[in-house]
Amino acid sequence: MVKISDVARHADVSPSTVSYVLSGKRSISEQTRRRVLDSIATLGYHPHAGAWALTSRRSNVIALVIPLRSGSYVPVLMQIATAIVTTARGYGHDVLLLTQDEGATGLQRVAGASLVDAIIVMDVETQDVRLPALRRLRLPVVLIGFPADPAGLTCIDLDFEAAGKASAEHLAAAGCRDVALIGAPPEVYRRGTGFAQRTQAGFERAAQAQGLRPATWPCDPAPGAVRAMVARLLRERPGLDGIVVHNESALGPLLDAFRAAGRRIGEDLSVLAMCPDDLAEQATPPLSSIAIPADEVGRQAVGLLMAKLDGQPVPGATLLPPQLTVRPAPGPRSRSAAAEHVPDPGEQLIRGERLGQVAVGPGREPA
Amino acid sequence: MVKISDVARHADVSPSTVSYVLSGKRSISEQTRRRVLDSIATLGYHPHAGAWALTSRRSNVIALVIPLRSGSYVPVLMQIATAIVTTARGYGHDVLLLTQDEGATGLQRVAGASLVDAIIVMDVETQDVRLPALRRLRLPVVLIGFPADPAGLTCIDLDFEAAGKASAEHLAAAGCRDVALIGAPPEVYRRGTGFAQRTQAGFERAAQAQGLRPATWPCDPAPGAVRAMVARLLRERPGLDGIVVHNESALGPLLDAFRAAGRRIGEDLSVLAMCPDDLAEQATPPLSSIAIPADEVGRQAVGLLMAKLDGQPVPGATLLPPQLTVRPAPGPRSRSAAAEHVPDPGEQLIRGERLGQVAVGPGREPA
DNA sequence: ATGAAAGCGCTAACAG
DNA sequence: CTGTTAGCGCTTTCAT
Repeated sequence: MVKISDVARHADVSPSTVSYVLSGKRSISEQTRRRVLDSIATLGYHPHAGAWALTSRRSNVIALVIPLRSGSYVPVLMQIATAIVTTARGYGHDVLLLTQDEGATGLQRVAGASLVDAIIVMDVETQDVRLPALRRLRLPVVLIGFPADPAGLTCIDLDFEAAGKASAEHLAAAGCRDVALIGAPPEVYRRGTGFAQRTQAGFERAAQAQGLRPATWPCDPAPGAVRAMVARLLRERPGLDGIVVHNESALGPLLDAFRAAGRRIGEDLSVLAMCPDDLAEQATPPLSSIAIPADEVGRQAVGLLMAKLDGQPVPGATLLPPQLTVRPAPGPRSRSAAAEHVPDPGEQLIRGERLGQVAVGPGREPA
Repeated sequence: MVKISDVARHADVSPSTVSYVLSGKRSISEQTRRRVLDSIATLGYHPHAGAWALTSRRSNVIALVIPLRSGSYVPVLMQIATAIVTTARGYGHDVLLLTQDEGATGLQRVAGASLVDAIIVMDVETQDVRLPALRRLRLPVVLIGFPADPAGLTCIDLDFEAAGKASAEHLAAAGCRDVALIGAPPEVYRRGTGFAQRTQAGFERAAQAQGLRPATWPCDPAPGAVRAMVARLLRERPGLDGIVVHNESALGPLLDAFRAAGRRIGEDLSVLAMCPDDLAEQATPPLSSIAIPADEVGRQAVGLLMAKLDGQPVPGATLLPPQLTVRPAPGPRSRSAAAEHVPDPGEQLIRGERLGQVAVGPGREPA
């Protein structure tokens, strides 16, 4: 293993000079700078992470806690995680992966050992058992998702309530009267994962304000269960003319089931999906959708964390505005109908563009 | 931050005694042992990871490199990653997450900095650019997937060739004559991700040996593309009576497309899926399948790594045997047909049980 | 069975 | 502008 003293000897300077060349914390003659940098390159020197952490009291590692059995769609989780790793690397940090089942103890462990400088927790639940521990930790923490009481914590997520509201208004503008939100599996609602309930609240409130008749139906994604649910739904609400699907895994089976029940998607039944854009684009027919801005969530979570590490103040809550993309069905009838529709200013509809964001903290620039 | 000298003072012993209590590297009187352990608990002491790594020359962290745009189905990747983290924790190690785009440089970096003790690389490609760097590293490395030339490397994966073979033999036993392997998107074959080609080789060889007429069709999972592909496939092979689907995302759309083309799944057309069990179970109708043993891959990858860290010899190649689960369609015709089928001994069919594994190294037990 | 002390690789005062 | 030196928290000889 090549160490700083090796570099120093090779460049014929003292170890501290090498250190200062690397940190830039004092001025070095261009001459020696070059010599040192050359030696570093030829020897392939990397500062020992442990030694560095010991002296500088910073590990340059952040922890990322990922959920195990989550209500969230796995590809979105993965996309957020990837964005977090990529962004963190841009700030010179690595990412340590922890699973939810390590619980509060695991957080204490990595924090107590100074293994990590800060923590991001994905998929916090309304009454998360880790909340007290998270509040007690003296490390910067950012939560993706909102607990029931976010006081004293820094949280970020899509504004699901606004997304629910935008969904209802979209269906209303499309002329629907009798609408349903088809959501996550029942256990997700039971477990109290906040995003499901917040979507529901936003959707039902806005639907009622628009004079619509809303309902929320949890949905198990197994095709059999989907068919059964659709049958019951149509029995109870034969006049159903619009749905919002907030359940990626169930999307395909749902469309099939409604079609099997004689509903023509985009004609008898307006469908708005809350899902990644590629899923909505590839659906048959392509569906209007509200995307989960996974990359943005990851990027901003890291940005908030870095700001906190720098001691900068950050907002307690960051809600990313929903982004609704209208995808008119290709058929002649619906296409013209969509083209004729003039968006109401209060409607929060956008086509491809992004709405400005809410409450973003200062945030250091990535390296 | 509470350190070892704090514990020592609190327990009225020397720091070295505390260290020895923790490491168990010399005998301690039961008396002081208790006192020290008590002090540790009441003070909430955790050894400083950096300091520990500095002295012991071990970070107790392993790196996990995950693919970004991979041919693999994301939930399976996630399941492997989760199994790796859980297993590594059992051995007292944490997991540092790296993305594929860090490339060889990233590996050099974490290895050179002694940030990690060992590395697992997921989804290696046939001609992976990182292979030379991986060979040069003096850290233990385990690859999930097989490059074209695995010499000098430790690799583990499902035995895709055996899986292809078992698939062909399953279709033959079901009475098929004209069969196709419907695989990953074309770019995966082009990029040379080994598992796709190995499945193809095993499938086509075995099919021919069984007197079947095989073909392999890459498949883009977008429903439109799937329908187009199925149309072409049926035009070219109107007598098609059996398929193997090795493309999780395309599975639903494929079944729909074949049904739309008038084929009755499990009657006119035998379908075998290579996918997680839950997907095959929830399909309509439930499909016989070969599962990717994601948990087992993760567990054994870590086992191999830990054995190498201990200096134990490990096999260069570990191929996990495919596990075929037969799921008779619920209809009376197919159910009885399946029940009548007596498995041929050479057929590699199993129902629920697991085949013994191949070439597994010694492997230390988890803590 | 326990302590004292050296040293792991690095940074940051202190000294020029 | 550069070198010397004292720790950072821990493990591990060497003593006893």
